[in-house]
Parts: sequence; C-alpha cells; structure tokens
Amino acid sequence: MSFNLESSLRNTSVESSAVMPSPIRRRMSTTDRKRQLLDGAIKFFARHGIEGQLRNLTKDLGVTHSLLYHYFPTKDALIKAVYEDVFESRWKSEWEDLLDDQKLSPEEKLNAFYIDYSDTVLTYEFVRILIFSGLSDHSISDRFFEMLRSRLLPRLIRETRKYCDSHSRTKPTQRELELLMGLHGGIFYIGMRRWVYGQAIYESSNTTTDQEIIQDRVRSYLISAKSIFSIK
Amino acid sequence: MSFNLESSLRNTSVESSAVMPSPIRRRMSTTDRKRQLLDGAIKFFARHGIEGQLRNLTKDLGVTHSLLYHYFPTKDALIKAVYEDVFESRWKSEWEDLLDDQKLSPEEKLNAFYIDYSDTVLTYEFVRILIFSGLSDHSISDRFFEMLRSRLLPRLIRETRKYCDSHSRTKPTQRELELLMGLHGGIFYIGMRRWVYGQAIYESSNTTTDQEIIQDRVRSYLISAKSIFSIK
DNA sequence: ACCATTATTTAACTTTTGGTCAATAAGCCC
DNA sequence: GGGCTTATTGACCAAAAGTTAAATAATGGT
Repeated sequence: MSFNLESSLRNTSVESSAVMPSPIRRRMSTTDRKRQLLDGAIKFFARHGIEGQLRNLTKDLGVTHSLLYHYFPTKDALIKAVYEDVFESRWKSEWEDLLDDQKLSPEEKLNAFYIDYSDTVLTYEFVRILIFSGLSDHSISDRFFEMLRSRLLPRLIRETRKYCDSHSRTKPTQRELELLMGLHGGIFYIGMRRWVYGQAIYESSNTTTDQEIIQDRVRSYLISAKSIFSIK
Repeated sequence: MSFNLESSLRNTSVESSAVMPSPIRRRMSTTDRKRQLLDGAIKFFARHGIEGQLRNLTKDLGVTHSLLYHYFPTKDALIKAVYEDVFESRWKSEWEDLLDDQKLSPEEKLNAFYIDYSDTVLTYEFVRILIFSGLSDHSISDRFFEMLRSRLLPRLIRETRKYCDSHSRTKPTQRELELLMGLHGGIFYIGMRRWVYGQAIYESSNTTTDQEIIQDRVRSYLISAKSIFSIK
C-alpha cells in the first residue's frame, strides 16, 4: 500500500551507496553460523533484555536480520534457544560430586563449591539472563532453582550439619534452609551488584578477591550455624 | 494510506458494538487522575517492565492511552515519574534516626532496621522496579545505593563494631563492608525469590515469619562478625 | 570449470506502538 | 438550565519491529 519512498532512499543513500564495494558475503556452515548467532543472541539479550530488536542484534554480527529466520523460525524460538543454551552450558554436574567427596572437610567443600559456582554462574550473561527470565516467564529460572533445590541444597545442609557435629538425616528444616539461603543469596548478590547495578565491588587497588570474600562468608555461615544449631 | 478496514471492524465488532451503551465517560479532577495513572503505571511497569505498552496500561484503568499524554508529555516522562515516585515513597529518613538511637543495643537496632527495611523495600513494586532500573539505565538504582552507601552502611558498620566491642571510628574496611553486604544481599534475596523468581518462600503451614528469618540472619551476621573481627 | 545447493540478502508486508489533534461531553459556575 | 472549561475520546500518523518470499551468490562436489 504505502510506497515508503523516503525510507528506501535514506537506507540506500546513507549506508550502501552503489559506489561502495559491497562487503564480501561470507557463507558459513549451518552449524557454525547457528552457533555464532546463538552466542551473539546470548550476549545481546543479556545486555538489552529479550525485548531487544533483532535488527540490532544481527547488525553487531554483520549480517541481515532476515538471516535469523533461516535458523530460528520466530523470535520466541530464538529466545527459547538462548535460555536452553545458557542454562545447559552453566550447570555443572560435578558440583554434586564435589559436595559428596569423602576427602574434604565441610568447610573445604563449601568453599570450593561456592568459588566455582561463582565463577560459572556469576557472569554477566548468566546473571542478567536468569533475572530477565525471572521477571518475565520464569522459564529458565524455574529450572535452575529446581536443580538447586533438589541436588545442591540437601547436600549443603548435610555438610552444614556435619560441621555442626550433627549427622541427622532428617529433612532439612525451614530454619536451616533459610540460614543457608542467607549465604546463597548473599553470594548471588555479588553478581547482582556487579552485573545489574553496575557497581565495581571493590577498588582495583584493593587486593581483596572474590575468593577471599566467599571464604569469609562461608566461614561466617558455618560459625553462626554452629552457634545457632548446636545449642540445644 | 492504508484503510485498515479489518482492524476497525474487528475492534468495533468485538468490544464496543454500536448497540452497546457507551460506557459512561467519567471526568476526574486533574490531581486525582494523575495520581491514579501514576499508581497504575507503577503497578503495570513493575509487572511488565518499562517496555510495556501504554495501551495495555490504560486499558486496565478503563481509559484511552491518549489520556496519558494529557498528563505526561512522553512515555519517558511517565517512566521517570514512576521512578521518582516509587523511590521517594519508599526511602525512610527514620532509618537513620533508628540506627542512631542511644537506647537500643546493636542487635536490637539491626533487627528493627532490617525488619522495617524489608517491609517497605521488599515489595512487589519496589523490588521489580529497582531491578528493571538496574538492568536498563540505573536511574533509580544508582540513587538508591548512593543513599544506602552514604547514610546506612556507615551506621550499620558502626553498630557491628560496637557489638564486637570495638569503638573504632576509622573508615570501614573492605572486609567489614563485604561481610555486611553478605547480610544485606541475603535479605534482599528474600525479595528476589518472592517477586522475581516467584517462589513461595515457605509453606503456609509453617509458622516461620520474615521477622524470624531476619532475626536469625542478623544474629548470624553479628556472631560471625565478632568471631572474625574480634580475634586479633 | 561448471552446476547444484543453499546461505545470505533485498525488499517487501503487517502489526505494533509512541505520539498528535480535532471533536466530544462531563462537571462546574452563573 | 445554559454556557464555559477542559478532561476524555477516537481517528489517525509515522516509525519501529517481527515476519515472509523472491532474488542473489558463495561454496562444495563432480
């Protein structure tokens, strides 16, 4: 219906005038390109949210936005793929093995676990995408927390009890879980401050590292757990 | 250019056929309507993010989206007004007085403060809007954390030191601040779980309340602070 | 070196959406 | 009750943004 004359003129005149040597059209293998688009989408949606425009996403990658539709039928499908990928690539089954390791003390386990957990989970992409998901449809956040709840929390409580000289095998109480969530949330909050609120957590001159912070907090958690739960 | 015939037909036929008695046009005072629109916008943006469509926002309120432009010149102005309002209405200057109160012990102060802080800050609207702001432009989140950093954290550290039998007036160390942020983040995480991840924190059958959780965590924080900082 | 395949682009269409404005009518004052 | 003010609407516009289809051109196989 509408001619859209001006916009056609603007597009061609500004960017790709007939004189310019047209950029070489690179043709990649299906799998490589799909991977590249997915990685780009992860980075892009992490920054701009899932409402980010596909045209901008592909502009960063040097391809047309139409190309997306060769690999993903709709924007929703792309977002879903992003969620899947970011979730799959971050969750480590080794965490369970680590927490079950017989040779480590409870404190060593918690330290090792939360240090590695922070390294893999508290990244720009993951933190932001997890929160974007939570704010909209919960699609990954639900899965993530289900894994946490069923596979990690019981082990963490078990180790906490061990530290407190208790070997009870009863179901974790609400109070135990909440104290643990205090630690867990406090650690996740490091990622929030850094990647959501944009705070530089500590000055570069300072030698404090994430590791030291986490070790302090784990120690703090265990000490107080002992103090609170050991007293009958 | 385009007639848009179908859509006109669809709109009128579904909703407001000529036979229907046209809904009475209610005329409110400027201040009342503005307040109502602002409140609606807060709720709406908290749920859908600032990318939510104005037409949907006003549909919930039973008015046309054009009416918004009678009160707010642009969408950005509305968002800014939402940010202002939600921020202004939540920050309590009494918190500083409370933490300076001479008659309370450090533990009582921290408990009272974090219980009230949770009640006012850890609401659906505030938590989500703060995070939406952080994810996009930081406009309120920066202001909020600046208030926190300059007015609350020093007082909280001072009380922590008092609890640890130290009356040092030196600038809070990174380590002290990080331990405190562990508590603070752990408490904010309660709101995250509830309003972002959509988790019911504890079963209704359970009698554990937010108050008890917070008291546990404050106690845990103080105990471990004493244990970590008192040992020379 | 050519051909077939298909990755990639160009150009369109459609719907959505922020924003404008003249027309309408609710409430208030006399 | 009539008229004035202005809150409210409805129709509209233009740009944004998702989606599609035909045209183009890399690449690999023969």
